[in-house]
Order: sequence, then structure tokens, then C-alpha cells
Amino acid sequence: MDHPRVPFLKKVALYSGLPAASLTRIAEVAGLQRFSNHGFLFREGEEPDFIYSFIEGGIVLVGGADGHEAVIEFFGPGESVLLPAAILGLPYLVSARATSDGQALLVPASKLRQFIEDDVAVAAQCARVLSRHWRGLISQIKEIKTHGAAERLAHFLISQADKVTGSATLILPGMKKEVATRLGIKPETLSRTLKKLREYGVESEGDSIRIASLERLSALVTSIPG
Amino acid sequence: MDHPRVPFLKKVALYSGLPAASLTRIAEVAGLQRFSNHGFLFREGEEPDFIYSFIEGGIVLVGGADGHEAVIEFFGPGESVLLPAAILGLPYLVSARATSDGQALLVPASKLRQFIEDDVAVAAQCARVLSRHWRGLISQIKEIKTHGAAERLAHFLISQADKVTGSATLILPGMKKEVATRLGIKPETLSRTLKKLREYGVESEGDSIRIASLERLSALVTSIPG
DNA sequence: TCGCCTCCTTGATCCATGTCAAGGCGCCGC
DNA sequence: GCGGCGCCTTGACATGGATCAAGGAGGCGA
Repeated sequence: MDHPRVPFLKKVALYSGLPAASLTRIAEVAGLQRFSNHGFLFREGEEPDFIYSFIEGGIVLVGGADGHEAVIEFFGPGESVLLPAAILGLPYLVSARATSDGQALLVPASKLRQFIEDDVAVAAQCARVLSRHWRGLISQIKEIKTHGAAERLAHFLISQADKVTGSATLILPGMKKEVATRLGIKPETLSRTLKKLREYGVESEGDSIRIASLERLSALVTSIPG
Repeated sequence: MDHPRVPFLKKVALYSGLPAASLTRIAEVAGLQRFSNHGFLFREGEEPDFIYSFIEGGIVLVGGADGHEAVIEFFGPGESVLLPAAILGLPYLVSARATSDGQALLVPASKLRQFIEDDVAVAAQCARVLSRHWRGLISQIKEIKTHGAAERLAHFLISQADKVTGSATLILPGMKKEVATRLGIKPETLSRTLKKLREYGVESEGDSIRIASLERLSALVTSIPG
């Protein structure tokens, strides 16, 4: 039968599509690790020892010094981080701080590098996952450079919703402070912008947001194409 | 002997490290294409037919609508663009406009996808190149979110220089308008910021920039870590 | 229950950058 | 050489978002 960790691998996009043989090989070198809210999984500048994939809970990738933090993106269950640093064996450019308690699947970077050399399925899958991340980052850069704070926030909220039409309720993936930085604005500005969005049917209470009509909110964003 | 296009492949980082067998297979489906300044190689929203690698001359990747353009990055000889879109078979998120006359090596996206499935060397190499791009984008996002216009410009100029110490002269990789958008500012602001940098030893004349001391300029940037 | 701490909100003010408008300057065709 | 056209620069002004400063509100330990 399968290795006992294979079921965990299947929950992770990076691994889920791989053939059984590859899965087993990876499962043999993988390990599970619990982490708790606000803790750092690793810090900018360190050498990569592992690829982190999240089974439960999530983290936020932040770069830059304290007081000048730049939140890159939030990651949650099924997603993986730091493939690039691990593949190249270069120091992390960012730190990862947990946004909740959770559990991550760790695969040693050296092993993964080796699998990439030997196993087409693994290498191809890495290329695909990296490609998807790349597109996410490009979208973010385009957005920062062309849209104002309100539009960016609206777009972010829409992307966090699990639907595309009608109304939706969502939970912010981290503290408001972190969300603000992810959007490239300050917490104060987020607070005010959120208030402005009320006239577009966005109600917020704590970290839960209710969008009355995703279509109406989209109209705000798409008024400028991009 | 080798396929006649193999020497061209060797000039491209994506292909240069590949074993001879892989190179030949790629060379057989690759083609050369001339392009001229200001022309579009492809536009946002189109379906990817090729991977473009530059042998000579360069392009700029831009996203967003006219008047709200976001320049993502400049690319020159030896570099490749649009691997991600081609690998995933999804529409381009950006357009490519030539910043000079030049010549590109085109590999059909469908063929490359197939090589990635079959050939570990190709797949692994794609993963590595994507990883490097990823790191470049992360740096850019960190920078936009944490540094002001002057620091970003200074850093950009330093990265364009071929040295790390002493003085340097460089040619901007595109029109000032494009450089401005790459930095997330307007042409007017670039003009003014460039003037401010004179007191840090930066002289500009047309599209050529002279930096008196890279160390001095670095000091401006690293005053805030990140 | 109280007090403190952290996170968030609100208001007042400031400043970097955007916007609008007017030239300058080089390049090219005639 | 002249006119026209892009590209860039400059100046005056507008504004979005940052900053500074002051509370509120919930959580948590004693």
C-alpha cells in the first residue's frame, strides 16, 4: 500500500498530480511540522533547507526590514512556498510568518533538487506551479502600477471570495495590517478605504467581510482595464 | 554535426546548459525572427504560440491599457519571455514591444510543452529559469512597496550598470517613458528625480547615464534595508 | 472584575507624486 | 533651412496616501 504520508501529499497542488512512484519517493523524505500563529517558519536571508507546503493554516510572505515590511502574498492550504529559493539553492528573499496555527509538509530542498534532475514528472510539475505563481506576481505588479488603493482593495476582496457572482462573505487571510501591506498601503489607509467601499456594498466587521454584490464591486475595478 | 541553429540556442540562458540531444531536438523546431523597434511581438490576451528568446536587441513587457500602461521589465539578449503562459497554455498577461531592432529565437509553445513532459533536462532547466524570474519579480514588488521614487531609480540604475564599484556609464534599456513606468512613476517624475540624483553623482544626457560612484549611489538605497 | 496590551479606527495635517499646460530640443522629410 | 512631430523637461497646482496623534474595542492574565 501507499506510504502513510502520501494522502497528505495529495492535498498539495505541487504534488497531487504526480504518478504514484514519484509520490512515494517524495513521501519517504517528507515530514510534517506544526506551526503556531505569528511564528516565523523561516526568515529572509537564510539558506533554504525545505520546501513548505501547507496542509492546514497559512502564512504570509514578507520582505524587507521591520517598519518597512512588504507583504508579498498570503498562502494557505494546498499551496507551497519557496520553490525558487530551494531550486536554485539561494538565500530566501522573504520571511514567512504564520497567520494561524497549522501544519506544513516539509520536503528537504536537496532532495527536491535531486528529484528535479531525475524525474520528469516532478520537474514538469515544478515548472507548472512556478508558472502559475509567476502570473500571480505579474498581476500584482500590473495592479500596483496602474490602480489606486480602492481598486486594488476591491480586486483583492473579489479574489478572496469563493464565488464570482452574487453576494459573498469572506474572512481576511491575515491581520488588517498585513492585508494593507499586501496592497501596498498603510493600515490607516486600508481602514478609510474600506469605509469608502461601503457605498459599493462592502460591509466589514472584524476580519469578516460581506460583499453585497460581486458584480457591483467588479464594476469599480474594471472601470479601468488591465 | 550539430543542427545549424544550435549555436543560436547556446546564446540563450534557457537552453545553453542543455545536453546536445535536447539541444538538437529543440533546434529542429525553432526558428529565427527579425523584429523592428517599437513593433509588438505579441499582445496581452493572445494565446501563446511561441517562447521568445532574444539573440539580439530587446523588448519591454507591458501590461494594462493604453494610458495606463505598466511596464513589467526589460529583456535583452540571452533572455526569454513568456515561458509561463506557454507552459500553461493560458493567454498572455502582457504585451511585448521592441525597444530596438533585433532578432528572436522562437520555439513553438506546443513543442516546448511536449519536451517538458518528456525530457528531464528541459523541464529542470525551465524550473530553474522560472525560479530566477520569480526572484526578480519578488525584488521588484518589495521595492515598490517599501522604497520611494528616488531610491527605486537609484537601485534601477545600479542594476543596469555592469560593475559594482567605481564609476559607470550606461544606456537606458528603453525610452524614458518606459523606464518611468517600469519604476512605477510618471515621466515627469522621472525627469525631476533624475535631476535630484545629480547631487549623488548621476549625470544624464539623452539615454546615457553616468554614475560617478556606485558606492555613493548605493548608500542612498541601502539607507533603508530590504 | 480590572487593567493592560494589541489591533484597529478616526481626525488633522503634510508631502510625494500625479496632473495639466507650456515650451524646448532633436530628428526627419521636404 | 524650414516646419512639424515625438520625446522630454519645466513650472504651477491638485490630490491620494502617509504621517502624527489620539482614542476605542476586544482579549487575556492576575
